[in-house]
Amino acid sequence: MQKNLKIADKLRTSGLRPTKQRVQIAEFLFDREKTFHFTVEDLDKLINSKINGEKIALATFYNTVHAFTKAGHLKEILTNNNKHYFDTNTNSHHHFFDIKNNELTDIDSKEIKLKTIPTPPSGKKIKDVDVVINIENDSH
Amino acid sequence: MQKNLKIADKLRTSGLRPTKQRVQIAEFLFDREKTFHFTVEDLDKLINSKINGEKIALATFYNTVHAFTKAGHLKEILTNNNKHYFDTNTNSHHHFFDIKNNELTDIDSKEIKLKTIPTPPSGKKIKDVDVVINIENDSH
DNA sequence: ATGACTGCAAAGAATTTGCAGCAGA
DNA sequence: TCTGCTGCAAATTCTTTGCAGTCAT
Repeated sequence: MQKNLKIADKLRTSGLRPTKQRVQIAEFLFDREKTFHFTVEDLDKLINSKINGEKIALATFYNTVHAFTKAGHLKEILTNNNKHYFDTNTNSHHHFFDIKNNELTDIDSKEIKLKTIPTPPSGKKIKDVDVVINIENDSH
Repeated sequence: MQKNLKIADKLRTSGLRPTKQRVQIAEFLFDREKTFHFTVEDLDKLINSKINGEKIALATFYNTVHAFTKAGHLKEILTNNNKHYFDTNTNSHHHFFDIKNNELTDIDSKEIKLKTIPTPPSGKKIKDVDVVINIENDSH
């Protein structure tokens, strides 16, 4: 199976053992066109609902998602929603966050540019910049 | 007491009854020069440690902080830290976030300007824009 | 064989909820 | 008086942890 081999290699290259669960999760996450925003809870529901055999444990999703994030395959998104959202698009880009539905939408990095970037406190350097545009329904 | 009256008025104007607890919390939060970043837990510790009489219940801090936020006296800050941070500076401004220490620093709104602001999905309007510049120690 | 990984359950942390009693207006 | 607010404790939600057993290498 070519696909699995490719994913297995991707994992191995990042120092992650391609276990059954990780391959399954990686396939689900990375084998898609559009970027995908999710919480660990989402993943759990989405993946386990299509598995007939043995379900993957919730803790494994947490482990795996964190391992993928550390390896640079996922990016964590900030919201003021007190939940960990992840994004399969690790390129620099930003988000709309719909406050009502807790829904994230990508904004292409080309669409937002900072006119000036402030200098960080001394001894610190900028790691990255997150822009979140909170949106709500256009009505009172 | 002039100060309390002023605070009481501020609360009343926002449709909040100036109860003993709310006035006490509002005084602590708003009667200061610099902006102040905090979690509810911080508030609880800071305020209750200087009260000799009856302590304010934790749930009351949550209620009050949310009420203040809804009334526009506080602003919630984004982090990926699974905690709700609040800010007494409700003007448009942004933050450095020190990943290592979970430390927030204000950035004056003058220092950051977006060159372009993308149009939100139809039916939605922009509520506000949060920029977080993640910083880390400058070592190489 | 040997570490690393998984599953499970339990613990932990942060926040919310329900409701009786209290207190501003 | 009449609601809205507070305090308390219990409940919820999300995430992490500990450990025995399993699996990739």
